[in-house]
Amino acid sequence: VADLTLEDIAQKAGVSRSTVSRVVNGHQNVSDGVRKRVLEVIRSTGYHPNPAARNLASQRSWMIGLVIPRSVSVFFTDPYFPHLTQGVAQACNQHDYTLGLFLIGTKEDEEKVFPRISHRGSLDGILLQTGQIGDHLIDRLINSNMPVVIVGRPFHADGVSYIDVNNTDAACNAVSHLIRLGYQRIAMITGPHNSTTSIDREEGYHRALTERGRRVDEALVAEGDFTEASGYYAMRHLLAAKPDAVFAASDIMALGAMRAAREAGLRVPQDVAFVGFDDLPLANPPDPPLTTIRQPVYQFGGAAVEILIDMIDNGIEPPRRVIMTTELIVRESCGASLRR
Amino acid sequence: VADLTLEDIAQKAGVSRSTVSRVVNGHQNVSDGVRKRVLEVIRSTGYHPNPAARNLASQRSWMIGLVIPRSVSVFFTDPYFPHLTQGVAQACNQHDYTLGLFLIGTKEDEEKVFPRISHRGSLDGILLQTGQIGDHLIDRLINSNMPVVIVGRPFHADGVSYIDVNNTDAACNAVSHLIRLGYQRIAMITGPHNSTTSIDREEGYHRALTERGRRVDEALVAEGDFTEASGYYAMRHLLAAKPDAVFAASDIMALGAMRAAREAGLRVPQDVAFVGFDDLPLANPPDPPLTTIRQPVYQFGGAAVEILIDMIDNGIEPPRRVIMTTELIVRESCGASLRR
DNA sequence: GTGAAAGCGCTAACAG
DNA sequence: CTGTTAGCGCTTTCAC
Repeated sequence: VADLTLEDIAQKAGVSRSTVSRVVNGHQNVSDGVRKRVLEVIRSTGYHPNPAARNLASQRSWMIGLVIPRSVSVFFTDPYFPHLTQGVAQACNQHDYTLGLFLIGTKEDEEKVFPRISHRGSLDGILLQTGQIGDHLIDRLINSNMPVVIVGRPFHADGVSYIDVNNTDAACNAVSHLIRLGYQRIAMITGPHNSTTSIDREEGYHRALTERGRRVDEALVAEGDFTEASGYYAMRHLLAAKPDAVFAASDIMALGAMRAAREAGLRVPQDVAFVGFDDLPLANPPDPPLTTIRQPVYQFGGAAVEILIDMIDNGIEPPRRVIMTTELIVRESCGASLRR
Repeated sequence: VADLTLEDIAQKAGVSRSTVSRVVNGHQNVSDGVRKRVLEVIRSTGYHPNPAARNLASQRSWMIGLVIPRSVSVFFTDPYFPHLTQGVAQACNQHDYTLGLFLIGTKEDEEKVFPRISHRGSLDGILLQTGQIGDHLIDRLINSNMPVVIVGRPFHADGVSYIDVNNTDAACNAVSHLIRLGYQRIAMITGPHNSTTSIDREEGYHRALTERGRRVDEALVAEGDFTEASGYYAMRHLLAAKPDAVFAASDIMALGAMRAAREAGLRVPQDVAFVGFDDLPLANPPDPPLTTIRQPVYQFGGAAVEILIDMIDNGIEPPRRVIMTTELIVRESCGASLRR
């Protein structure tokens, strides 16, 4: 089945290449009769334009890159990435873009991948999941004057478009909820301190406490890295400070922390309450169900793709910021039903 | 920063386009002096060849498509997909291929995506995750004479290359283990009956039982769909038949089943033992740790990519089959430590 | 409305 | 070893 070309279709339809091209691309200026005839030939022959040729001539690749750096182990277990990926994939489909996936685990990966993504001609635009201090991949990409949308607030936000939730408000909300329930020693398990996400959530924790005239006790703050194991160890560490409630910067860490609490003979939520962050469906649902902040990760994907396509179509111009909304989901782990 | 072309480099280096092309593509037949000079110009200018042009001229896209159909909900929660994806991504990186990700949730998605993947020129080859009866996407793809490698045994295996484990042997192994431990009423939670994976594992279950002269009791077999919830409900159903051990066709289903068992007041493994399948790291590790069959999902990715590249380079010819090895991992949930 | 013609930037024979 | 010469299949002015 030798592949057909525009030329072949043109011949069969008795028109010129240009006309077929117009029909294929849905341009105006084609009479209904001709359009119909051409369309029929295309349908009956099963013709599809050659993407490489189209890309070369139009200087567009119709491909969006999703770049996920530094995530080897987390990508495996955190439901965040599959959700984001799925959201992006779905949106790409809808807009007739192809999704290129670039997982960058090591510096070498980055060097290998960079030329392939930094260049217009292979990609029309880039979605970059990040939010790490000193993540100079962002700068490199911005300098390459590719349209780029960051998922998560970048540390240097000047001139870049990004999409995020208001992590500070959301975290503040979560902690305020615990305060309202009457907890006195509210601990926090943060993410890595070089992640903007974690920084913002920690700020929310501080704000909630100070707004109510409370003091932040550093003994009640422990750092994790968004893995279950890190939540577990952070909690073991926190146990000495005897928290009666814990706000974890992610659900997964909250689960690890709950495991540590139980191991220490504490009941959840009677002896220690938990609130997490994310509210993504987990492979095995926790018991008790987790009170948490819901963020629309799947929707991030769609929204990010739309911003990006807009930048691709209309030039980069002023950076866009989209802040999506979060929601406190009250379940058992915070003890709300017991305390009210 | 107007992008440079081969021509520009040729001029600056005082050679012809072809020579630069040869250098870029690492061909022989270039004198060391010239090569060095050209390389230097390329380095100093930061030149990168235009992929679209290269693709058009060479009739290669240097892109591999990973196609995952019918997986909307499972993709979210089952660690299988992130692992596979990561393995494929890593391998693509290594071999200088770009990875295109195509998630197909609905029939409409399929129609939209198909033209983009079935055509040489957008993709050099396809990796298709599947194994469903009547999955006619396989046939369509095979007919499009694209190089295709299936991940998982396809139902009609004639003429297609695929990579899989021996699910039958592995399942037989798992169940034999339970038999050796002395369990009398060994149940199975299967996957959907239209999945080859599940069919094979069920066959292994049957074989293990009949090999030991046991009869298969249909009351001890329940169907799930690889989700936690389905494991839970399957187990609730099985409880009536009072199994003393359960082999689940996936870890996630085993976890759901364990949840149901506990809810019914049964202890694991004292009252009912469990063996799963997969052994992929989970966001929140189960308690007790799961005895399971380990399959090298991450490695599937690498192996599949290598077969595919071989097919791309050397033509499709005879279909390849790669069967990777599995391993029984004995932990607590099967009660081995109690019974021995 | 439609066609002719000039590329898009690169690869790959083919000469020399 | 190197340069010349055709394309790859499509888009897009520019005439008519």
